[in-house]
Amino acid sequence: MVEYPKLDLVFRALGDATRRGMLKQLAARERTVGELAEPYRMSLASASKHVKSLERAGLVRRTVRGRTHFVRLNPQPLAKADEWLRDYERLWDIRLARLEALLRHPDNEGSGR
Amino acid sequence: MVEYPKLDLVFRALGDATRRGMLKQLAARERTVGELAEPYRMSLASASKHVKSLERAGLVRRTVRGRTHFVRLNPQPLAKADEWLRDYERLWDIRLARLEALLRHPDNEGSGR
DNA sequence: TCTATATTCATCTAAATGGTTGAATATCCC
DNA sequence: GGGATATTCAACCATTTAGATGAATATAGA
Repeated sequence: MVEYPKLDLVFRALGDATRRGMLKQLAARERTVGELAEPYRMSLASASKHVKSLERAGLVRRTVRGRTHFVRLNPQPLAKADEWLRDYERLWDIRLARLEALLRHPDNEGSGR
Repeated sequence: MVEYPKLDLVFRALGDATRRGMLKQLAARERTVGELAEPYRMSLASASKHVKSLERAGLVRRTVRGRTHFVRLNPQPLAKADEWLRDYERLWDIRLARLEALLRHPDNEGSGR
């Protein structure tokens, strides 16, 4: 149950539908910034900022070829985020299991608040 | 691959170490707002706001007994977040599997940039 | 009833976020 | 070189966020 360094950036990056949409696009294949921006009713500059915040979170990598910037997914930080969530799932499972036991045998469980 | 309604709120709530810390506390057992606030060098009012944002995201539930507010974890939205991440993992696996295949048999894969 | 306790509410401030527009940069191609 | 294309940069604005403080609310308990 470690605290990961860039988890703030990763989760905040995921907290926006535009950026999640971009990740969805990138899940299929590499895209240019222009392609990523295309589905959204917003200026290219704004979309470009979203890409940058995905990049800062480490969720995507960029390769510049000529005037075109190619963006591809970097799954590692998302795996970290998932790992964090999984840690908690484990704890909830324990909690739920204990609750279940309590419901089945109400007598042999101590205290509680 | 659905888009979930409150995913924005959930991910943004997770994007803050204080709130993640509170969830960590709550993973063990129910806590009062005061207990949740205690570990942090910040006013109770500020901590209370963090609790509220966890509540708005649906990540915790609150029960008021007398003057004390008891807060407990609500795992469902976190499960949703995890589900979202898992969808992507699936896609990355496919992507990685294809890349692997490509590396093994460079000839029989079309196009790709 | 009076006082202490638990918590929120209201207001304020500073910084971050998400968007805009217009200019700058770099590349491609005729 | 010069125009079109791809993208970022800079400045600006509105909204949200994270914090603080002081007052308000409600309950507990002597």
